[in-house]
Amino acid sequence: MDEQKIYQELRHRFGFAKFRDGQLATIKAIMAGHNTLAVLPTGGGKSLLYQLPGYLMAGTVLIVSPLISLMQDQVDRLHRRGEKGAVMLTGQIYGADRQRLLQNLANYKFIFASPEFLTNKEVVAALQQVQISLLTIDEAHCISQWGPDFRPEYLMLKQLRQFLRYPVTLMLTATATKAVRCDIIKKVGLTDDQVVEVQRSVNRPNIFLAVDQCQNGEEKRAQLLKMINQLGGAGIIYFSSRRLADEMTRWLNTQTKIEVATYHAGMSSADRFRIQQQFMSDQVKLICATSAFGMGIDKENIRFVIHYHIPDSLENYVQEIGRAGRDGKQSVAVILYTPGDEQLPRQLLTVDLPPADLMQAVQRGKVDERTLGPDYRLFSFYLKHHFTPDQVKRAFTRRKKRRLAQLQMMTNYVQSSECRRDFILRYFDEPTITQKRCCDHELADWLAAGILPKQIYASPKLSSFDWHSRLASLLNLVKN
DNA sequence: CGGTGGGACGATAGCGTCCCACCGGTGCTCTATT
Repeated sequence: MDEQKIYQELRHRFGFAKFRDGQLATIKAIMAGHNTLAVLPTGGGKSLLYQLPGYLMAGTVLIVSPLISLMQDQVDRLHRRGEKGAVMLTGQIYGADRQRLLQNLANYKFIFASPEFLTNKEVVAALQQVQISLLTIDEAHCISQWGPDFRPEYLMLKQLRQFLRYPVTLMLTATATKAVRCDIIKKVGLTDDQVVEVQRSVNRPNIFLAVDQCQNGEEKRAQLLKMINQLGGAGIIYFSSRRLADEMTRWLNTQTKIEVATYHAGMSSADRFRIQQQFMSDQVKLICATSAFGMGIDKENIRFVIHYHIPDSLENYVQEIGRAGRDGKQSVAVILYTPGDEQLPRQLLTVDLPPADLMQAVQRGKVDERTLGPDYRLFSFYLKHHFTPDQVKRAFTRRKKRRLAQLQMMTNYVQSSECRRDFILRYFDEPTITQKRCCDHELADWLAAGILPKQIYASPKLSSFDWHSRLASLLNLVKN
């Protein structure tokens, strides 16, 4: 494909003169007919990667997306740009409407759907009548992260590709280790030599990394309060429990003048939508959230992400802090850590297997699926897809081991005395770097570089370094 | 692991205390009934 033609499309259709890092390489690979795995840092204009080739190719782009809200957002954006050929297929469309839509799929340029919806036979039959020029898997790390024990339909994408006669496939994510990249490729039914990988560093130089050791919950609260008062600007605080997210929202609203709101999956989708809108428009400055908050949050000026609890892996951590500083300005990622904090995520990642006799009954089709709880339905899925109870048991033992190892890495990160950035880069198989304003272990470098004000440099309290206030000063300096 | 809610108990009517079991996070679709 002529590079001229790609640039022409970029100018005319999208109004840009230049590509961002990694975009051109990805688009050229797709246009050359290669399956492509693009690991590009957050906020890098990922929708362009399937939209532009979509316009250059005859046929339809099918985009697999994990959340209805993400699909809605993408479709709205396309509509606003005047693209009428964008539609989403979800379980919210019933009966006659669904029939009409499925019969007219070929008229659409961009079709968005969840992996669950794409296991429906009627839907697949309708899609088989459409020329799919490009299959795009957005947030492709979900295959590896959610597929095995949360949303198993992610594991059926391999079969979907087969049903659609192996369309060129684009897998998009912001964060993936070598192991996760391999896992994604394998679960989509490809091999490494069938995929072109375009990868840019996960490093976000403008995000300062720190861990704050706290003795107990009380100290944590105090530090949190101090920190958000000093940092200012918009921020996210992550918790591992809904209850605590609610509680801290209430507490912070009494302790500060900052507008604080909660976000977690226990809230109605209307409330979640409203809170997200208010955050985007700066009516709410601070969100106390569980891991439900984040995907699709494209807010430029998030100044800090604080973790009140550690996440269960460095992958998730990097995803979550990556929401800060999209505008390129100096931002902060801090973990408040009390030894023993890793126990909560440890407990959360155990999945209870159903008793052997129940599994066998399910396998023989003697149990009504609806009577099984949501947890047991997962196993029912596996058994229906010709796994024996024994295989399921082994698979989940392996899975647990792997997740425990990931959590151990996360724990090592907070306890480590080496450069935080280097730690992350090494985890993602990237060469380590030296940079200024890096992490809490390298404050001396900031001082040497003369970035911090003299009175702080001369402070007699330097040994018991209160980096919070110094950081606040630094951020002011950077702003000016 | 750590916090919490419910139930039992004691001793005497309105409530405190203790113990133990249990729970904790992420989302889609379909279906039947009101």
